Amino acid sequence: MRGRRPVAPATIRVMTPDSSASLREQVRQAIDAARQRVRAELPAPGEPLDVPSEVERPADPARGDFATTVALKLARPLRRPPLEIAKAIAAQIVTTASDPDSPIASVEVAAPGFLNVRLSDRALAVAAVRILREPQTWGHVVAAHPEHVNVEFVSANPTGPLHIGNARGAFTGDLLCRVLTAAGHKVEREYYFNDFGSQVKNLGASVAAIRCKEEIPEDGYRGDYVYDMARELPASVLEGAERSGEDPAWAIGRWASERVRVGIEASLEHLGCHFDVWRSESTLHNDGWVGKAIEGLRAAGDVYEEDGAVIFRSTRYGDDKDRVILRSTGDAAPTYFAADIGYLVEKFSRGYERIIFIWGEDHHGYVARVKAAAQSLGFDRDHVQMILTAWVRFVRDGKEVAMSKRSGEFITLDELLGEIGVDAARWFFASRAASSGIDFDIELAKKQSSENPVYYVQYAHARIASILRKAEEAGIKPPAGGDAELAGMLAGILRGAPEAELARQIVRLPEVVEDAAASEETHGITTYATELATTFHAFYRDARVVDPDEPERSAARLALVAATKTTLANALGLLGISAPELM
RNA sequence: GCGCCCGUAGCUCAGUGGAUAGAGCGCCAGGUUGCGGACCUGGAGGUCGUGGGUUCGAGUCCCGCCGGGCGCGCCA
Repeated sequence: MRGRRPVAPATIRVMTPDSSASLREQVRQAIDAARQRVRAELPAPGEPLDVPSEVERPADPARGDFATTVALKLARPLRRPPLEIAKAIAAQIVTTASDPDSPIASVEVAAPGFLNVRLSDRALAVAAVRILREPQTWGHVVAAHPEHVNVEFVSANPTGPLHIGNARGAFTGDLLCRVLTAAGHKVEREYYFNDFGSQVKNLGASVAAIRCKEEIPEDGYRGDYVYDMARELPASVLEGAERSGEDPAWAIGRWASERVRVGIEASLEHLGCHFDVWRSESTLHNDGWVGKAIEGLRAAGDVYEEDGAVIFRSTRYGDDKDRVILRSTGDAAPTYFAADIGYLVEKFSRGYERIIFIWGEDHHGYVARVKAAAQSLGFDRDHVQMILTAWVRFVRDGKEVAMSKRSGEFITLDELLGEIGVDAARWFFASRAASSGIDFDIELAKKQSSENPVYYVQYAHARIASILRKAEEAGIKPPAGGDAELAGMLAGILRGAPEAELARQIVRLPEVVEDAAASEETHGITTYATELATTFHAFYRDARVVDPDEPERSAARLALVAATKTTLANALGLLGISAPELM
């Protein structure tokens, strides 16, 4: 389609203010439009021009609000000096000089071919007004391609309470869901648990043994919670188990594991991790999904038998060995992997466009086979995605904390959060890439808690809340009037350096959300929140908000500070962290 | 042995092929008769594990090596 002639209207209204797009996106579109217009004068000799107009924040803010390297990247295909290309594009960018509605105040060309763009005060003011008018949705963006996404995480077996090893998966999954939602996707959070395997029976046998004052089996469970359950086991469960004729360990195990599951759900809710769907392995078998999946693989011609086992030819789709799905033992029981394939079919039947798993990195060997199954079944393997979280070494006083559910030697998630607090823990995990292995020193986390950056950010929020209270006492009210009037007042104070810097910082939130969703990482949000808090604290030092001698300027600054408060609160909200009015 | 992840400031970690590699903590030196000092300003501290390569440009991409983690079950 390279022959298509670009339609170049005499004037392009680049700022038909699309409030759902970040300012960065508006600038990107303006640069795209300018590129369209220079195409005629700079024909491409041959190579395709699939160079996207990437717009970023320059490392040095003195260079401007945004920068692009498109001219550098176009130099090769156009066979022109990058500086020449940059000048041509710059000449075509619509600025406020030619169109007052443009968000761009000026464009500068810098060697060897950078384009530096400066926003107009009016664009900043308009964005600030939007924050004040629609605080709840500030930071939310509209996805270019909205998707219905399923995210499955934690999925620890209900044989014991969550321990600190489950923390990373819980927070990583929850944070991803929050970010994807803010980025315009429809997200469902799911927990998968095994109510089927022999461990459930082992749990039941352990409870029964304690109840009957017998020795706990070798492969049983012996944490405090097991003793609690033995004490609280209702007689009706025991009697029902005996009546049914099956091994009472099963019935007791089902009772115990459901009880544990309820406790897990409560712990997760306490962490701010809510799940929409709880799916058990037995429903996959009972509702025929596992059988359906195996049929599907068979229909694709990807199944064979060997030594009495039924095997999926996953090597056909890039796995390094084929995988057994039905065991060679007499009952031909499906493997755990077979259940997972059934689960995949069941999930796709619910209409998701993307299925995400949050796994510990020890499961990375599993990625290839699940994707292979998806492909064999006719799904797009790229619609199945695994996010692997690296190992967390929990350390206390320099010594690694070992954990084992069976021995009962572990620190529960509830205990950890009791020590350091949900907000501090959330910040800790949110500020690190999922793929990086981290040390979590519990004593250090407690000791440093008052100097943790999360409190720095929360403090900025509380400080603003205090200013707003003070302003009310002093009788200073936010500016009245319509949007245009308010924008005009705000644009007026942006001539001041502290105000301009603060305004430039708050309008970044939608970009930060876009980046977090695209990279599926949240540390950009913690970094941003810290920077915004720093900028605010500097503003606080330099610009007095509540000043009865300057009522108009006070009112305008009040509006700016209120927008900052919303931005801080929403950034923290994306991380599931509270934004206190008082500390 | 094969595969995946990681190696950046004293510590914990960012860095989507671009401009002088950053932040927090810790350390050193300063700052408030005013809206919350849980704050602010400045400073010291780096052969980006290592050796090649690709590129106008490499912490970032490719290959080798060193070091650390994890995985390589008809377990779950």
